[in-house]
Amino acid sequence: MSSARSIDDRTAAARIRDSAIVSFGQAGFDKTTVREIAAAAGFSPGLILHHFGSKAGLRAACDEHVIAEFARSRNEAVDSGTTDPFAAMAGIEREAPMMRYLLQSLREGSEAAATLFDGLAEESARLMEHSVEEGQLRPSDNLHDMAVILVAWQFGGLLLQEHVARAFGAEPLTAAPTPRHIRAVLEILTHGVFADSRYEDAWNELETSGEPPPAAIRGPAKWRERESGQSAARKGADAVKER
Amino acid sequence: MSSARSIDDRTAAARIRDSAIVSFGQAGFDKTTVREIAAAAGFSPGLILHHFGSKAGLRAACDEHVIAEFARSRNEAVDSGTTDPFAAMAGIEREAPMMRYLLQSLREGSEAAATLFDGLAEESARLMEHSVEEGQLRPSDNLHDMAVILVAWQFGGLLLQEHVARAFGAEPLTAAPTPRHIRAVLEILTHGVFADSRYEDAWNELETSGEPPPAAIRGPAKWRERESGQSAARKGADAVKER
DNA sequence: CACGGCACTGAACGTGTGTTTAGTCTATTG
DNA sequence: CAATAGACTAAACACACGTTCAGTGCCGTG
Repeated sequence: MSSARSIDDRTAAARIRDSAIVSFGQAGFDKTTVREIAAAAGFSPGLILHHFGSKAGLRAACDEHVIAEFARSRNEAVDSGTTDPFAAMAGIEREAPMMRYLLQSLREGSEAAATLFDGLAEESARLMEHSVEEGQLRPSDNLHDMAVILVAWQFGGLLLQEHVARAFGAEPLTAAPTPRHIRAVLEILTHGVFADSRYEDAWNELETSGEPPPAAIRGPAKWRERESGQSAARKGADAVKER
Repeated sequence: MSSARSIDDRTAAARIRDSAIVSFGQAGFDKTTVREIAAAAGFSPGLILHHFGSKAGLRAACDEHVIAEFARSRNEAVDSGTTDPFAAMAGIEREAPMMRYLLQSLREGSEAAATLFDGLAEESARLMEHSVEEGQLRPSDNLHDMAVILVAWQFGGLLLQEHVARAFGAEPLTAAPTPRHIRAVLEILTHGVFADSRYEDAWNELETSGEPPPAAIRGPAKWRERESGQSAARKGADAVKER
């Protein structure tokens, strides 16, 4: 209720909320107990319920705060002339609990995560349009869709950070991508992975041929048009005649 | 569904295990109760403990079974001449609980997930090498690293499927990617997103200049070399001193 | 000063959960 | 046929968790 922004913000409620963001971000909502949060904040468990009504209420407060903070940070970056919201996000990314909190939310499928995802996708799309005009990105008809995919991939990669880091021989705790990681991403985003546009062409042909593609390609296609160009080719071709 | 050791496999323990795979895959390990699994399998909760010792033991059994089943499926595909393991995986993907189970494991960070991830990355790398020889994929020095990234992106996209589907206006329950999804992925993997190779070049220069890059690029770079070509430019270029 | 509201605490309550235990039923074996 | 082992169940146990409750001290207000 009494959630003033700056000076008033160090109230017990605020400290509880901040502790909760840290704990939720580390262990997730379910595995974090009210008692843990209370202890970390230096209060009794009862006070949490007194201020937030329930554990779910506390989460709602955390969601609201984190989302607002993110929006503020991004707006601030835009206003200050830095037209790159990712830089702003990156600024917090380092060790800030908010990033962990949002990643956990994304992992657990909370409402805040959906809000964040949609907002970021939208923003990425706008940013990409701008970058196209400046000649830094390839023009495309599907810029918005590509932004969605790229945001999903990016967050997905962060969610699986542990495994990626292991594959690249980095310590699991490190948040920073390794040079090998960066190089691989750069290469994919610069040149793609396919040798030519045969798969894209095949797909276009499929689409323009009037045949509704989802039935033929459905789930499996998701796997096939991926790095296994081989099967993508075979599938795209076979799908026309067979079935 | 039916298995190699078909007759012996329909024991109560096996049915419990299968029910557990379904339940764990839908709701996750923590939110699934032993009683639910028992009820779904048609037995009493006590029997689960009798056979598997504990809920964790049941999970271990599920992990082992799913991983073995995946390996079997992949080997079978290889032996039968289909050199594409993703096709095999795709075959199960549709509605099979195993895929959900593994995705949940990946989400929760179980050991089985790590095994699966590493195995798939390895296999993807081999497959990509083969595809390069056949002229379907671009040659590259970083094929293995790229495979890791692509596998991570793919799984990450599946983990965030809900949000991606929402962005593409599909029902959340559908596992199949929409045509818009496929098209966007194809475009990225065919052409990349950057207009030219300036970012890649900048990065290469950075690396060959002897300067250890991690300090300069660290966490934030993860965001910057991504779709926001703009900031990637600014970052990579400023370091080398560009406009 | 008396008083009422407020932040806050400590202990208890109720519930859901994994697990244990005692026991029944079935079937295989000597 | 008797006995033993294992599959299986019903009930209870133990514990952790979110939540409730009855207070206690503190501060501003009449």
